[in-house]
Amino acid sequence: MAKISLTFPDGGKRAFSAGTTPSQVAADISGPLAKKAISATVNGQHWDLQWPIETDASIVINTMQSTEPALELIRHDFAHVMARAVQELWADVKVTIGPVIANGWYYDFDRDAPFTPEDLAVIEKKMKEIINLRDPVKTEVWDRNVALEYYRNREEPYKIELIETIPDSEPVRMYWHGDWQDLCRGPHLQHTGQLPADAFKLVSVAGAYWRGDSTRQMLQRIYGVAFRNREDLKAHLHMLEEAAKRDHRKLGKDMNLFHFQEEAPGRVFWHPNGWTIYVTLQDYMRRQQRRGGYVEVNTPQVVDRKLWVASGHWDKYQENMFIVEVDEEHAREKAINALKPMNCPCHVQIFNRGLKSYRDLPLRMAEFGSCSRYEPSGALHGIMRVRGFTQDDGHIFCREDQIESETRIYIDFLSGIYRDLGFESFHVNFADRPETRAGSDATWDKAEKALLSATRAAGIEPRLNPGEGAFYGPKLEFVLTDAIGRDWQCGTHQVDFVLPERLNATYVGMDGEKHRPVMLHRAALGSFERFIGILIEEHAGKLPFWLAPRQVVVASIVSDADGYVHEVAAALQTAGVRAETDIRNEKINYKVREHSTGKVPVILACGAKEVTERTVSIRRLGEKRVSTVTLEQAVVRLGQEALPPDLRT
RNA sequence: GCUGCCGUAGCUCAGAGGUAGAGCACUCCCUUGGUAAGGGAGAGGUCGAGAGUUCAAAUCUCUCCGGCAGCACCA
Repeated sequence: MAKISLTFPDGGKRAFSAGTTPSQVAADISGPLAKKAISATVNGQHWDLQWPIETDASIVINTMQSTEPALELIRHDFAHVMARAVQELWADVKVTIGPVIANGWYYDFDRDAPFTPEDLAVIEKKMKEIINLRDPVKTEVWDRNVALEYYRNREEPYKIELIETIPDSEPVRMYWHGDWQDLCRGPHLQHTGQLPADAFKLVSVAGAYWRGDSTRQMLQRIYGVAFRNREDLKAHLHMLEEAAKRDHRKLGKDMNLFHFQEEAPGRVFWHPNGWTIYVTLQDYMRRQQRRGGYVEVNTPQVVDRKLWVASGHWDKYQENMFIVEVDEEHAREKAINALKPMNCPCHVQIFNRGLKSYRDLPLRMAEFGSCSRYEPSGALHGIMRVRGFTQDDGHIFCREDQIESETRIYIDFLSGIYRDLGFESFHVNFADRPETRAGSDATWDKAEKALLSATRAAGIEPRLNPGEGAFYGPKLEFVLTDAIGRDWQCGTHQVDFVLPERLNATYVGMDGEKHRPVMLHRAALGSFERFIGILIEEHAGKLPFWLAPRQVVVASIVSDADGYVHEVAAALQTAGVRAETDIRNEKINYKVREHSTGKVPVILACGAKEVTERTVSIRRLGEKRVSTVTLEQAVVRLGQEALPPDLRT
């Protein structure tokens, strides 16, 4: 019999017969290990204990202590156990797929009536029973036709479709959890008893399209979360509660920042507090753009369809545009206009006015461009996804050989902004050529190379997002990670060869001939609405002092201090601080509580002592400590803190 | 847009065929209190909109509108 050599993590090598399974290897090492084993890692691949090893390989036997493999197996086996539970409870339910996702798994079922929350409880109970059975897991590779025949007999059309998509080079593998059988790539645990019965929870049920295709059958998806132990599950559920607490929609209400109403779905009514944040951020961005060599422009909200036809957007996005027509009875002439869904074509119109020379390039043009897009109702989400929004939009018209340097300059520009706004780290995705695209391969080669080397020159290694570029050019996506680990794509930087062509933008080159400029589309924040939503959630409403809509409340402790309170507030206002007074007939405890829940960063309390000594007692949000300083000190210090980061000395 | 759930006072929610409820917020009165809720009184509602069933609808049915979760979408 042929021999193979297996290398263990400690470097030791041993000979085994070809076809030995990790299960046998584990048993060979020690009995307890064989019992504890959940899977193996063979040559870096996650391997089922039952799969034979046919060649020389490195091998690691995994147990529940092996974090990554354990989580993957647990979640995957939970998916199977859940599907088994569902089919045992309701025999007519058809199974589809059940992959592992972040924190858990889901399984899609075809069933006439949707699952109810009560059903979830019943399923959970059934799953625990199955776990207690400690049913063995078994696997076999089946002949493709046998598998197809099996599922035809069982009337499982989705499984048949799945088998048909498995490439001929791959085996058709079956798994059993007890008597329950499922088509699956594996690997899996040894028996259902290895699942931690107290570390999972079925969390929600929702509709989902078969194969993610909105033209196909809608299935019922059940989501579950699972961890290695109860503590991890509890920590996860706690994190979800924390995330819900910092939801910008809730804080937007609590802090009186904005509201929505039926008459304008997906459009923000900014209240004074929210608008203060918005304007402060916009002022900051305007200063950055000036410093970055941009000229600021403004273009029309309502633009004739002709321009969108010329730019190509009408063809592709007509259904998502707000069409503006004048009431026919009153219209003198008939024109079909659209609210602008983007600013780029308008910026080209400005570029096209007056003959441009190569000396004018690169031309950096910026606009706080208000756009309207008819987003599907189900896509709307607070101020994060709206139908009316304002981009910190910009377009750089340049020569092809300037793409790289402009990209480099832009990455520095954006890094500084993210740093100022409190996001120390971000990562960059590089989206390269999609299958259907405009422009020659040679041009794409050059553009992709320019983006890549500019990003690397900035000391960033981008993550590849293959084939996800726009049809008109490759792009960089800048992704922030927030305080609780969620990723948000904000900034973008895209090369565009197409629009200058379609809208006939030209410049006169050194040779006296007309040339086509390249356009770089870029935004740092993305949109003010979305970015403010991210800021609110990042800081759980406790915005940095310079961005906080209400910075200081000067509160009286006794009514004899009312006059002094006004004097303090006025001095702060003169120093550029957003200060307000609270001389209501309430106890200081009450005022402190109210302004703390209102996320006001600084409360200055004034009683008889402060009036006499001309001091204030400072209490900062989240701190119990109170310190007393002179009025002059407070004004200087808070005045300095109120300055945006780029204006501080 | 699709599947499911939800819409009652400014906010958070209870009420599930028989005259609309609570807490907080709001107004007034008492209280001048030293760092996260002092006490009392009062006011506040076409129960998302429309239609239907019924002697009677916040409650049951249908249609719209809006929101939430997920899916699909995101120039």
